[in-house]
Amino acid sequence: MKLATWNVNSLTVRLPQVLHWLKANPVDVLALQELKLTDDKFPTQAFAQAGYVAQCFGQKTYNGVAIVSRIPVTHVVKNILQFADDMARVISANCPSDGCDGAGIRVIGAYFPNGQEPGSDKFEYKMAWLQGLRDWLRTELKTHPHLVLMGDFNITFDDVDVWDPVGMKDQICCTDEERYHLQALIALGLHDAHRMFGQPPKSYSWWDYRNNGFRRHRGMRIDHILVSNALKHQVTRCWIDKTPRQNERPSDHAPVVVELDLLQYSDGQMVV
DNA sequence: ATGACGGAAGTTTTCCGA
Repeated sequence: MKLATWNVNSLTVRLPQVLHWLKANPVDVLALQELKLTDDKFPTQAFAQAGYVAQCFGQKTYNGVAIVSRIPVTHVVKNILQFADDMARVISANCPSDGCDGAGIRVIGAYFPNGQEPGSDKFEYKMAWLQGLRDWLRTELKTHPHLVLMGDFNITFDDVDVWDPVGMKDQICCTDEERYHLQALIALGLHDAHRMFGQPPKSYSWWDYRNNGFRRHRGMRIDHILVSNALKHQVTRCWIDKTPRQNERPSDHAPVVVELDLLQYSDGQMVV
């Protein structure tokens, strides 16, 4: 089973690229962020022709997330329970790995707040949102031990994830406060799939449009796929696909992909 | 250089992203 996450920075603009990418990379589940469209504008038909169904949690102009899958998902939840938020940032669903009934995995696709600048109102919102996410995830992990949290986290784990850690020190996505919250998510029993494997140097998932950031390898790794304890030993591969960043009119983010071997046993239980 | 590049709203300029 393959799952991927991609911040597309406007699905309206990027739809042809997403469909092209899915054809070359027929993943089972794709979490999309920054759709920048309302549910009624979601291109359901185009995805259906590509063999995918979608659950959309859209919003006008900003944010907006979706889960696109080959097999329909169930038990869809939008945003963080018990955290009041007027922005469309999170969508969760049960994703079967095949057509069988029963066990699958819980997938959460998320677009974390940017935060703009430490000390700003938006940064305070980001901190409150991260706390709300963690409180909710603690119980979600008990209900759904086989869980994947993926999306645009807008947080780097450490300086390896940053092209210029000196210049970016204490800047947004790189502050100790944000990284503390990210580690607190890890402490709930999640694992960064990317770091389970040897990765190329300068493995980034986002590059600034300005100053030829991509061509000069000036980026950050802020898009992540975290897997729960019960799925840890099923992760067989994880990679960042930089090829769409070389398209004309690309998103500033690249897709991140994870491969799970779900025909294995985990903690004595069949995962499927 | 409170900038650049790109998207959205919507009309000429501003907000936002990271």
